[in-house]
Amino acid sequence: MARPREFEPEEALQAIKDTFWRLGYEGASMQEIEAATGLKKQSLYRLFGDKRGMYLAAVEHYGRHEVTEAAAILAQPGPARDRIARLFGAMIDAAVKGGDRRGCFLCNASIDQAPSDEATRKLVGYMMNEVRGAIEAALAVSAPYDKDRKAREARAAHLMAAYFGLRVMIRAGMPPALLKTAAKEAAASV
Amino acid sequence: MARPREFEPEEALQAIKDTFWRLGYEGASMQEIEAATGLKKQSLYRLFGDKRGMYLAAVEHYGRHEVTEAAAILAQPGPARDRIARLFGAMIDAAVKGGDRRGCFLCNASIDQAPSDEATRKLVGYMMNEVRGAIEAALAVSAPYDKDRKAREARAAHLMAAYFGLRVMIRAGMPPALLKTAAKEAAASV
DNA sequence: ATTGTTACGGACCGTTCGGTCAATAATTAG
DNA sequence: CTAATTATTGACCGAACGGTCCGTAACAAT
Repeated sequence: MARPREFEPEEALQAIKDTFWRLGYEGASMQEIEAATGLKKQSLYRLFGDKRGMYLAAVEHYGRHEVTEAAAILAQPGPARDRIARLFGAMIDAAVKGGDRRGCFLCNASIDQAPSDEATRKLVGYMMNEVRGAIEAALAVSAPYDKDRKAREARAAHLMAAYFGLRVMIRAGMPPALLKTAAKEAAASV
Repeated sequence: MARPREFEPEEALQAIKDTFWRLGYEGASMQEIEAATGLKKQSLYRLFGDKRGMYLAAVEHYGRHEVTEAAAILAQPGPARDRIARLFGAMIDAAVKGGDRRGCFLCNASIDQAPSDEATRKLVGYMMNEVRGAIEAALAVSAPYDKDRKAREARAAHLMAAYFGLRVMIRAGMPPALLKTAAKEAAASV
């Protein structure tokens, strides 16, 4: 029983996520966030408490959407190598064809907030493990990974590193040819 | 003919680099830099112009020292696989035994400054290529990479991604076991 | 229609930011 | 010794920061 809000919290959160993703925690001023969401500070503060609350909510949103989407790609049918190739291929396409050079929000958060903020570190750690699990599951559909747990875990850890590294290189502005080469080699090594 | 400075610019720059490395560009306030160097603002501004000048000088310093050191590890005698293993091993040791969770300054700079600052982007791009070149050179000492340029370049690009990714994971606070597994697998795949 | 509650909008707050100024100290060239 | 030059220091600056307050508007319950 009160005045209803005039915006959709989910849309606002999406805009907040995009802003932090592009600019980082400190780089995203409240002014930017107001502009991105079309909302006034007060509405944002009432909904999220403070700036850090917005950031953590943004990271969670990333987990619910982007991470989930990556896991979905890995869960599509086909042998392990194809699944990994699709994951890396989608990433490269988004960067090269789509011009998306934002990188991986988890990596960005790891670098600019994880060292100083425990909540971020925990959240990011949890989500990175989700990625790892999804990669392991994709590997597990093909030999020799289906029967060799050690090999599967090791390969997944390695691929996870290559995946994150590539996304850093994407944000760094590395040339498409190099990105494609690295992605192909990652998939071919499975 | 004038009053001589009372500090060593190289030492100051090292302290500045460490500060930016730990805290990032925006996270490192001038106050923090003053404390780290033991110098007053004015001395720093006279030497570097402005904060961005300090940052770029810090990135260059990283190139002259840390990147060069990594290249030196890769240039030590032995077959390609051993060279790569030493590179990854040194990184993991520093993180796990040495407690150095700062990650790779090039990666950090890629994420927090490269997208918005062209000078940083160019500098980081140049240095990342140095890393790539050093990895290629290390691969080139062993078969099949010695005679297969394509394979060498592809493998180097992939290993570079894995290397950077691992350093992001180090900064993210991932557990030592996972880091070690990923590093071993990276070296074993050569 | 009145009351209680929540949302909105914008003025406002203290703090911290990067950066500058001006006074003083230390040196060298002549 | 004097003049010229540079280094050091701490006070100082306007702007932007994250965050809050408060008057007004819009709803639900009674």
